[in-house]
Amino acid sequence: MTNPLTKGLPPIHPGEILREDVLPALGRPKTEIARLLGISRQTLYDILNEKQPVTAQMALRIGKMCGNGPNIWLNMQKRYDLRMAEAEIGDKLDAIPVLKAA
Amino acid sequence: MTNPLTKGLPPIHPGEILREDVLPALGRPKTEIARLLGISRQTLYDILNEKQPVTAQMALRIGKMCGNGPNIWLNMQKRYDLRMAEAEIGDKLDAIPVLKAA
DNA sequence: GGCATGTGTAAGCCAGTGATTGACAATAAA
DNA sequence: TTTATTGTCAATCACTGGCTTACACATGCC
Repeated sequence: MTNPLTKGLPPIHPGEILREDVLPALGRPKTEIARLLGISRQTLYDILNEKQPVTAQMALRIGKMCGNGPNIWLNMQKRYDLRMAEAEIGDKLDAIPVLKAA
Repeated sequence: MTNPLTKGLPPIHPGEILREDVLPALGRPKTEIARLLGISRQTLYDILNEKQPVTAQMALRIGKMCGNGPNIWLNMQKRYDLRMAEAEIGDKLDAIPVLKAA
Protein backbone atom coordinates (compact mmCIF):
# COMPACT_ATOMS: atom_id res chain seq x y z
CA MET A 1 0.00 0.00 0.00
CA THR A 2 2.87 2.29 -0.80
CA ASN A 3 1.62 5.52 -2.25
CA PRO A 4 3.19 5.87 -5.71
CA LEU A 5 3.10 9.65 -5.39
CA THR A 6 5.40 9.64 -2.40
CA LYS A 7 7.45 6.70 -3.65
CA GLY A 8 11.14 7.27 -3.40
CA LEU A 9 10.86 10.67 -1.84
CA PRO A 10 12.93 10.93 1.29
CA PRO A 11 10.82 10.84 4.43
CA ILE A 12 10.48 14.19 6.17
CA HIS A 13 11.13 14.38 9.86
CA PRO A 14 8.95 16.90 11.75
CA GLY A 15 12.14 18.33 13.23
CA GLU A 16 13.12 19.56 9.80
CA ILE A 17 10.00 21.71 9.49
CA LEU A 18 10.43 22.93 13.00
CA ARG A 19 14.06 23.82 12.39
CA GLU A 20 13.76 25.27 8.88
CA ASP A 21 10.43 27.03 8.97
CA VAL A 22 8.65 27.32 12.27
CA LEU A 23 11.38 28.40 14.65
CA PRO A 24 12.87 30.97 12.26
CA ALA A 25 9.39 32.46 11.80
CA LEU A 26 8.93 32.76 15.53
CA GLY A 27 12.29 34.47 15.81
CA ARG A 28 12.95 33.55 19.41
CA PRO A 29 16.04 31.97 20.98
CA LYS A 30 15.80 28.19 21.09
CA THR A 31 16.64 28.27 24.74
CA GLU A 32 13.46 30.20 25.39
CA ILE A 33 11.42 27.94 23.12
CA ALA A 34 12.50 24.89 25.09
CA ARG A 35 11.67 26.62 28.35
CA LEU A 36 8.24 27.65 27.10
CA LEU A 37 7.53 24.15 25.80
CA GLY A 38 8.37 22.79 29.21
CA ILE A 39 11.06 20.46 27.91
CA SER A 40 14.82 20.35 28.26
CA ARG A 41 16.99 22.26 25.83
CA GLN A 42 18.70 19.04 24.85
CA THR A 43 15.43 17.36 23.94
CA LEU A 44 14.54 20.24 21.66
CA TYR A 45 17.89 20.02 19.92
CA ASP A 46 17.51 16.26 19.49
CA ILE A 47 14.18 16.78 17.78
CA LEU A 48 15.56 19.56 15.58
CA ASN A 49 18.44 17.31 14.59
CA GLU A 50 15.98 14.50 13.85
CA LYS A 51 17.53 12.25 16.45
CA GLN A 52 14.37 12.01 18.48
CA PRO A 53 10.79 11.57 17.29
CA VAL A 54 7.86 13.87 17.97
CA THR A 55 5.95 12.00 20.65
CA ALA A 56 2.24 12.45 21.29
CA GLN A 57 3.15 14.62 24.26
CA MET A 58 5.57 16.65 22.18
CA ALA A 59 2.97 17.05 19.46
CA LEU A 60 0.59 18.45 22.04
CA ARG A 61 3.22 20.89 23.28
CA ILE A 62 4.38 22.05 19.85
CA GLY A 63 0.85 22.13 18.50
CA LYS A 64 -0.21 24.33 21.37
CA MET A 65 2.68 26.74 20.94
CA CYS A 66 2.15 27.01 17.19
CA GLY A 67 -1.59 27.27 17.53
CA ASN A 68 -2.28 24.65 14.88
CA GLY A 69 -2.88 21.62 17.06
CA PRO A 70 -1.01 18.35 17.52
CA ASN A 71 -2.32 16.42 14.51
CA ILE A 72 -0.04 17.91 11.88
CA TRP A 73 3.03 17.03 13.88
CA LEU A 74 1.91 13.58 14.82
CA ASN A 75 0.89 12.84 11.25
CA MET A 76 4.30 13.85 9.96
CA GLN A 77 5.95 11.63 12.52
CA LYS A 78 3.61 8.78 11.65
CA ARG A 79 4.48 9.02 7.96
CA TYR A 80 8.15 9.21 8.82
CA ASP A 81 7.92 6.14 11.06
CA LEU A 82 6.09 4.21 8.37
CA ARG A 83 8.78 4.94 5.82
CA MET A 84 11.54 3.92 8.17
CA ALA A 85 9.73 0.76 9.22
CA GLU A 86 9.10 -0.10 5.59
CA ALA A 87 12.80 0.28 4.88
CA GLU A 88 13.57 -2.00 7.80
CA ILE A 89 11.15 -4.89 7.46
CA GLY A 90 9.77 -4.24 4.00
CA ASP A 91 11.21 -7.44 2.64
CA LYS A 92 9.70 -9.55 5.40
CA LEU A 93 6.26 -8.29 4.44
CA ASP A 94 6.30 -10.43 1.34
CA ALA A 95 6.20 -13.51 3.55
CA ILE A 96 2.93 -12.38 5.14
CA PRO A 97 -0.11 -13.66 3.24
CA VAL A 98 -3.24 -11.63 2.64
CA LEU A 99 -6.03 -13.42 4.49
CA LYS A 100 -9.64 -13.36 3.34
CA ALA A 101 -12.55 -13.51 5.77
CA ALA A 102 -13.90 -17.00 6.31
CA MET B 1 -7.70 21.45 19.60
CA THR B 2 -9.89 18.78 21.15
CA ASN B 3 -12.52 17.66 18.70
CA PRO B 4 -15.90 18.22 20.36
CA LEU B 5 -17.36 15.28 18.48
CA THR B 6 -14.98 12.85 20.07
CA LYS B 7 -14.96 14.63 23.42
CA GLY B 8 -15.44 12.32 26.34
CA LEU B 9 -15.64 9.20 24.23
CA PRO B 10 -13.26 6.55 25.47
CA PRO B 11 -10.23 6.20 23.23
CA ILE B 12 -10.25 3.07 21.09
CA HIS B 13 -7.19 0.88 21.06
CA PRO B 14 -6.47 -0.85 17.72
CA GLY B 15 -6.23 -4.12 19.61
CA GLU B 16 -9.92 -3.89 20.37
CA ILE B 17 -10.85 -3.87 16.69
CA LEU B 18 -8.41 -6.63 16.02
CA ARG B 19 -9.80 -8.74 18.84
CA GLU B 20 -13.49 -8.02 18.40
CA ASP B 21 -13.87 -7.78 14.65
CA VAL B 22 -10.91 -8.71 12.51
CA LEU B 23 -9.66 -11.94 14.04
CA PRO B 24 -13.15 -13.43 14.48
CA ALA B 25 -13.83 -12.67 10.82
CA LEU B 26 -10.67 -14.44 9.76
CA GLY B 27 -11.61 -17.45 11.85
CA ARG B 28 -8.10 -18.74 12.38
CA PRO B 29 -6.32 -19.78 15.56
CA LYS B 30 -4.42 -16.89 17.11
CA THR B 31 -1.35 -19.05 17.28
CA GLU B 32 -1.36 -19.29 13.52
CA ILE B 33 -2.03 -15.57 13.12
CA ALA B 34 1.01 -14.73 15.21
CA ARG B 35 3.14 -17.13 13.22
CA LEU B 36 1.94 -15.70 9.92
CA LEU B 37 2.54 -12.14 11.12
CA GLY B 38 6.06 -13.13 12.00
CA ILE B 39 5.74 -12.05 15.62
CA SER B 40 5.67 -13.92 18.89
CA ARG B 41 2.41 -15.25 20.23
CA GLN B 42 2.88 -13.21 23.37
CA THR B 43 3.22 -9.97 21.44
CA LEU B 44 -0.04 -10.63 19.65
CA TYR B 45 -1.83 -11.24 22.91
CA ASP B 46 -0.39 -8.05 24.39
CA ILE B 47 -1.76 -6.07 21.48
CA LEU B 48 -5.15 -7.78 21.70
CA ASN B 49 -5.27 -7.00 25.40
CA GLU B 50 -4.32 -3.39 24.67
CA LYS B 51 -1.15 -3.66 26.71
CA GLN B 52 1.08 -2.91 23.77
CA PRO B 53 0.65 -0.34 21.03
CA VAL B 54 0.50 -0.98 17.31
CA THR B 55 3.96 0.08 16.16
CA ALA B 56 4.73 1.20 12.63
CA GLN B 57 6.19 -2.23 11.98
CA MET B 58 3.14 -3.93 13.44
CA ALA B 59 0.87 -1.72 11.37
CA LEU B 60 2.73 -2.84 8.27
CA ARG B 61 2.36 -6.50 9.24
CA ILE B 62 -1.30 -6.29 10.20
CA GLY B 63 -2.11 -4.06 7.26
CA LYS B 64 -0.53 -6.53 4.90
CA MET B 65 -2.38 -9.48 6.35
CA CYS B 66 -5.72 -7.70 6.29
CA GLY B 67 -5.12 -6.26 2.86
CA ASN B 68 -6.12 -2.75 3.85
CA GLY B 69 -2.71 -1.22 4.44
CA PRO B 70 -0.97 0.11 7.53
CA ASN B 71 -2.53 3.57 7.73
CA ILE B 72 -5.79 2.61 9.38
CA TRP B 73 -3.99 0.88 12.20
CA LEU B 74 -1.41 3.54 12.70
CA ASN B 75 -4.05 6.26 12.67
CA MET B 76 -6.05 4.50 15.34
CA GLN B 77 -2.96 4.15 17.46
CA LYS B 78 -2.11 7.82 16.89
CA ARG B 79 -5.53 8.95 18.05
CA TYR B 80 -5.28 6.66 21.04
CA ASP B 81 -1.85 7.99 21.97
CA LEU B 82 -3.07 11.56 21.65
CA ARG B 83 -5.95 10.95 24.01
CA MET B 84 -3.74 9.31 26.56
CA ALA B 85 -1.11 12.02 26.31
CA GLU B 86 -3.80 14.65 26.69
CA ALA B 87 -5.03 12.96 29.82
CA GLU B 88 -1.49 12.91 31.15
CA ILE B 89 -0.14 16.37 30.46
CA GLY B 90 -3.29 18.20 29.42
CA ASP B 91 -3.08 20.53 32.38
CA LYS B 92 0.50 21.51 31.65
CA LEU B 93 -0.54 22.65 28.19
CA ASP B 94 -2.24 25.69 29.68
CA ALA B 95 1.16 27.00 30.70
CA ILE B 96 2.39 26.95 27.11
CA PRO B 97 1.69 30.23 25.31
CA VAL B 98 0.55 30.49 21.70
CA LEU B 99 3.33 32.28 19.84
CA LYS B 100 2.74 34.48 16.84
CA ALA B 101 5.24 34.85 14.03
CA ALA B 102 7.51 37.83 14.40
C1' DG C 1 37.94 43.66 31.14
C1' DG C 2 34.08 40.94 33.25
C1' DC C 3 29.34 38.99 33.21
C1' DA C 4 25.26 37.08 31.40
C1' DT C 5 22.87 34.90 27.69
C1' DG C 6 22.48 32.05 23.64
C1' DT C 7 24.33 28.16 20.51
C1' DG C 8 25.62 23.58 19.43
C1' DT C 9 27.23 19.21 20.71
C1' DA C 10 28.52 15.41 23.72
C1' DA C 11 28.39 11.95 27.70
C1' DG C 12 26.06 9.74 30.74
C1' DC C 13 22.11 8.23 33.28
C1' DC C 14 17.43 6.49 34.27
C1' DA C 15 12.86 4.71 33.75
C1' DG C 16 10.04 2.81 30.62
C1' DT C 17 8.81 -0.22 26.85
C1' DG C 18 8.62 -3.14 22.53
C1' DA C 19 9.47 -7.70 21.86
C1' DT C 20 11.28 -12.18 22.83
C1' DT C 21 11.55 -16.97 25.02
C1' DG C 22 9.95 -20.35 28.22
C1' DA C 23 6.72 -22.22 31.04
C1' DC C 24 2.28 -23.38 32.99
C1' DA C 25 -2.77 -25.07 33.51
C1' DA C 26 -6.94 -25.53 31.10
C1' DT C 27 -9.70 -26.60 27.32
C1' DA C 28 -10.91 -28.47 22.67
C1' DA C 29 -9.94 -31.56 18.75
C1' DA C 30 -7.92 -35.64 16.51
C1' DT D 1 -4.83 -40.39 24.64
C1' DT D 2 -2.21 -37.53 22.24
C1' DT D 3 -2.17 -33.12 19.93
C1' DA D 4 -3.14 -28.27 19.35
C1' DT D 5 -5.08 -24.11 21.02
C1' DT D 6 -5.93 -20.80 24.62
C1' DG D 7 -4.82 -17.45 28.03
C1' DT D 8 -1.67 -15.76 31.20
C1' DC D 9 2.67 -15.11 33.86
C1' DA D 10 7.69 -14.24 34.69
C1' DA D 11 12.10 -13.09 33.20
C1' DT D 12 15.06 -11.23 30.08
C1' DC D 13 17.12 -8.06 26.54
C1' DA D 14 17.89 -4.06 23.71
C1' DC D 15 16.41 0.16 22.79
C1' DT D 16 14.71 4.76 23.49
C1' DG D 17 12.47 9.12 25.29
C1' DG D 18 13.92 12.47 28.20
C1' DC D 19 16.75 14.40 31.69
C1' DT D 20 20.99 16.62 33.84
C1' DT D 21 25.55 18.12 33.47
C1' DA D 22 29.21 19.81 31.13
C1' DC D 23 32.07 21.87 27.63
C1' DA D 24 33.67 25.44 23.92
C1' DC D 25 32.37 29.26 21.34
C1' DA D 26 30.03 33.40 20.19
C1' DT D 27 27.51 37.60 21.28
C1' DG D 28 26.20 41.09 23.67
C1' DC D 29 25.96 44.64 27.60
C1' DC D 30 27.59 47.24 31.80
